[in-house]
Amino acid sequence: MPSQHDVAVRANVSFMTVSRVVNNHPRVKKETRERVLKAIRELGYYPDASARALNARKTNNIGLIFPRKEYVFSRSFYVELSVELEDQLSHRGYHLFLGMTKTGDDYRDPSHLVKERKVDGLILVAPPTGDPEVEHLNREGLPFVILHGRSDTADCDYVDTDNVLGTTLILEHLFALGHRRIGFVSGNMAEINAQDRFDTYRNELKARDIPFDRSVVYRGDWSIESGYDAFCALHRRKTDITAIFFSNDQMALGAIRAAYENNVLIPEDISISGYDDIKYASFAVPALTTVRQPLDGLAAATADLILGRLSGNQSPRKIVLKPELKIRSSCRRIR
Amino acid sequence: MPSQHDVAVRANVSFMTVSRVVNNHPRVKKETRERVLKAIRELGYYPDASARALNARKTNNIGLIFPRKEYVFSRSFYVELSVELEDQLSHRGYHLFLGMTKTGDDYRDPSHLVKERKVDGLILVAPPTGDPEVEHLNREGLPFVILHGRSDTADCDYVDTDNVLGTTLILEHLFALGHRRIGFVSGNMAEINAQDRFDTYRNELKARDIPFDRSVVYRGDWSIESGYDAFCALHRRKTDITAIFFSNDQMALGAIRAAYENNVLIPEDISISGYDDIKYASFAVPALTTVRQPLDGLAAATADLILGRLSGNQSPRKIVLKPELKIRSSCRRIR
DNA sequence: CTGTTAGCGCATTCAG
DNA sequence: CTGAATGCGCTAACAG
Repeated sequence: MPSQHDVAVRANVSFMTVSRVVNNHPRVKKETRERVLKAIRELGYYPDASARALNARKTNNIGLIFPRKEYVFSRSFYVELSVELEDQLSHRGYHLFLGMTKTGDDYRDPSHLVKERKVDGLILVAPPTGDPEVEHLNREGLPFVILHGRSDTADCDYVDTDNVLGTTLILEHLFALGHRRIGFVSGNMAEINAQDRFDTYRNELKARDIPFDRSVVYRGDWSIESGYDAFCALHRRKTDITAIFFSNDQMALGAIRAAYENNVLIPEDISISGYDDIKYASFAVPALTTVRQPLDGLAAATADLILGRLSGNQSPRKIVLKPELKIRSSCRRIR
Repeated sequence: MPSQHDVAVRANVSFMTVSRVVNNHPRVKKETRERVLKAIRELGYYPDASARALNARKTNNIGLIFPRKEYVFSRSFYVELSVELEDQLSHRGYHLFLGMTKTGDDYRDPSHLVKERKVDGLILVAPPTGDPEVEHLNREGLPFVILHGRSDTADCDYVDTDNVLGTTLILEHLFALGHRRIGFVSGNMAEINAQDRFDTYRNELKARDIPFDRSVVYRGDWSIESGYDAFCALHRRKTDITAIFFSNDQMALGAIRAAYENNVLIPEDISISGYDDIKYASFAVPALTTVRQPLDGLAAATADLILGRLSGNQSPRKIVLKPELKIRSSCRRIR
């Protein structure tokens, strides 16, 4: 691989001039520039990212960190989000580094990535509440942004959608359709998003003087399987619920399968709702009534925050976007 | 951020000794090592990846390249594969770099990543046939592996599953159930996997003296939408097909939706099959009969090949794994 | 407008 | 077993 030195020799200039040309420095005679450019082309020269990074103390890489290996499986919402993020960041000259923290003995601390300067900063996707890693990063002043979540202990940048509003939107829709007894299936309660949705559920019941009933609640973990299990469990319990709120689409999809196996019709016998509006939600049978989170907005805001952080912004910024209700056919008016 | 120099001062040794300790060099007196380790801990020292990379001319990063932005959306199979890959590579000390080549004027050439030494090598996921990029990489001798595909022009490493076998497995199953008139929905025909499946379809028909009928074939692009469109189109054409082979699960899922809207029952009125066995396939209603590709095996082989390449292997290796038929309920015996 | 000097943090080579 | 010198490829700061 040719270096600036090789180019310099070929173009009969010093390697410093080459460096200037490469970096579009204005003070280079046009004719010299052309000559250098020609040599660069002929040699197939490319600047060495490591050398640049070493010198500039900046890699132009951002780490995208998922909390568990299985996580990406469970929530295709995050796949769509990652693609959007890659798009945003690449337009601004950054590359995306993929990281998964594993659970158990295989646990990998993402802060290493920035301490070793593999990346300039981190995007933490939905970290568990009270994640020591978050506080660690915050304490050390390392640049990071939480995407889909926040920290109650550390004061840091985060981007999220309004879970209270989203959950309320769904529940109001259900109430408007005449439902009073509504089951609830949570996501992984280690995450604040799951907690928020649950809390909102309780509050909305209370606001309508509907007693909270633990037996119509099921703790899921966002996965299709847990949605399936949730439906089966709630069905076995023979409660009188007429609708179930699932904390994400995947679980609602699992429930559709479970309903089929249990010979219950959706929405004739029971209404169900999802959350996220993943791509597949509108193709399900029945199409899922759900809440859409603004992917583009989330990605753009996240890119903004992390890059702002890297360029020295100190004061934490919190961005909360509005979700939107998508009414389709998995919920119907109660008879 | 402290450097080896800072650690050296604190531990009263030269920075060279620090380097040795960091790299587990055996020839360091135990006592000295402890002292250095202590200083490292106290200072919170971490080796600088850029400096290391510059020196070693090796980044320990691998680029994972997807052909189009929309691609990951369309095939959740690749998400599952990516997670597996990250797992494999991280165990061997490598990090994964995410790259998407865009189409149109926003096209980004992935070879830049290795020329600029951001990564040591590339994993190309399902590149289009005759991709100039592949030949380019091959010509320049840059380390790369094709995952799910191959090159007819360039002689290079690739990992794939046996598309001929996979397609045959499905078709034999369909024939055994009595189907003779079988529709075909292709993936994106720019990709060799899509072509192989189509070719196999034609060959299997020919082997049974069933005439090939263009009107029961639809060109899809792997997406849910195209599966939906495919079903509608084939249905409108009023052919006498009793089964449809979809080149992946996503499209079959779209077809289930389309069938529902057109009041046709699966599998009572028509049998359909998928391909890939994505997570959701077994939860669909009806559960999809499909072909399972060995994710772990693909990921392990890919990791093997690219790392082998990096450590100097010259002769191209081609690995083709066997798929497995998953019989569920979307195909039934013809009356 | 162009070249020289120096140093980013680390590891290889060679001395002691 | 440890240290000193040297260079990886690049750029900022300072000459000329």
